[in-house]
Amino acid sequence: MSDRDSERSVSQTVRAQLALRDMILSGQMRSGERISELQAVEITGVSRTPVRLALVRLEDEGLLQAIPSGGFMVKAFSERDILDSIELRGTLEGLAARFAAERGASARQLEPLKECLADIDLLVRQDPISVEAFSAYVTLNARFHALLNELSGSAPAIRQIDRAAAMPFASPSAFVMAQSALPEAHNILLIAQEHHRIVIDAIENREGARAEAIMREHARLAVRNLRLALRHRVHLDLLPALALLTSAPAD
Amino acid sequence: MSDRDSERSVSQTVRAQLALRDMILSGQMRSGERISELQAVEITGVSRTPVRLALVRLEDEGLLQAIPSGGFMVKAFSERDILDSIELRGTLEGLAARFAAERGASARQLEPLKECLADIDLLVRQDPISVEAFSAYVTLNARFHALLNELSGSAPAIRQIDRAAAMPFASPSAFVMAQSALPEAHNILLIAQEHHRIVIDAIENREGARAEAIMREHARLAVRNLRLALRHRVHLDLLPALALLTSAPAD
DNA sequence: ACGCGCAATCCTGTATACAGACGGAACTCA
DNA sequence: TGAGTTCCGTCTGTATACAGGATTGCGCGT
Repeated sequence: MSDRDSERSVSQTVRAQLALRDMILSGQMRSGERISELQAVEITGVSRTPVRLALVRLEDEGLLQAIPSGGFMVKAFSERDILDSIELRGTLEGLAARFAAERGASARQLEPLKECLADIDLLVRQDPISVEAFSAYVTLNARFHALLNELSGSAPAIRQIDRAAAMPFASPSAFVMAQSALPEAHNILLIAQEHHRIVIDAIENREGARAEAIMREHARLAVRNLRLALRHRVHLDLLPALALLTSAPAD
Repeated sequence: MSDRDSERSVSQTVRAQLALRDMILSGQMRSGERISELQAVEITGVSRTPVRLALVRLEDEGLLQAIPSGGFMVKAFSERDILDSIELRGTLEGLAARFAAERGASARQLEPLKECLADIDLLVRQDPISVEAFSAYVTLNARFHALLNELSGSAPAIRQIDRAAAMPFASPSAFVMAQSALPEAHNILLIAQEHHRIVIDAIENREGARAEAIMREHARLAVRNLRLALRHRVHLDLLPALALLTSAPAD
């Protein structure tokens, strides 16, 4: 076994899982393609046992599909599947926000969320938003959503949200980098940030229905982004996972 | 597939998974208890490899929790966790019902659902409902919910619903057998059936919001049932999975 | 008597060997 | 020439062997 320390700290199973997931999401495997264990062994450099574990986990994650006769294949997604996954995430995040609002959040609990909001404000106020700013936005946006979900105080809800966000393109930040090449980019980020502001306000005032509704609408920004990205398919290299789509999407 | 054939035809992994799940849900393992692989090997009679696969699947299912230092333990659930899981299922089933309503369901698609509804009607019209009728209700109710979810036409939604329903007590029929010993049993079944009727009506008329709202409320019947079951804890043998609750719930 | 350390034992994670099954290709017969 | 059958190769599912590490219990020292 190699002595590279950084790779040594995590288990072989996790390493294989990460490698295979990257490979799938970066579009290096065609959807529907059978993924043989020996092939995965060659790719990841670990033995069959952890590879098999990783494959099982990726199946549960939703990226692979079990073949009845045995083994796994890369799952194919229709455009409908992706839109539904986004709606699912929005619905679940809406539930989490409603939980947070109904159960009440103390000022101390809201503080990190407000800090995060302010940090994002600094980014979106730039007029031509730099590529680095987009990249920073991805990080802060993920942090904002994570904090918000935690505010629900519901481990089962967080679990289901993470699960939903693991689907291709269903994550809150899935399209941000693709946006960076679109003229509408700035507006979309401004609107998204307005949603962030509203959900905090709603939670603060214990307006459960409002918090839920705005998070649903917030997720639907991703639908708009997906449509935009499909229309300007020149930016396909920014969304390599588009290769997982079954049919060529209509314009 | 029949159960007896499956014991021979189904893989060792699935067999181990079923055996362990039964063991956990029947309360034969205390929550928090470490579940050793060798122990699981003795229980299931299969080798360590399929046992490990089964443990990983059960972790993804939410019944087990990975221990940082390695291995798995039986997950502990708070009463809040269970209530949240029920709300999650209701929210997701509501989404599925809304999808069905918004996207439209043909008369042919609705037919099996209406048949199922009629079959349940025959059961709940009996005045003292027999224990066999309760048992039949469980089957038909599961069928009704499965048909309803399929009507959404959304594989991702069905996936998430199944996941949510796998949590202890979150399944649509989790409390039915416990109800059979309660005086309120008949009323609850009548109300549940009324919900079933309404959701079909809403879908037929493409009333998405109504379909969603009624399914959310429908799930909340389970909350009421849980509270009732906890109050009359004499029927604890009908709900063996109560052993998975962390603290003794307050009356 | 109590705390710390060491050692032994068990356990997990990983690798590999083996058997059964599925699929594909080639050959034979009509 | 086409279809069916048989054989071979490959792959999955399962079992087991091995090594590193964690935990527990005991003994020793303070």
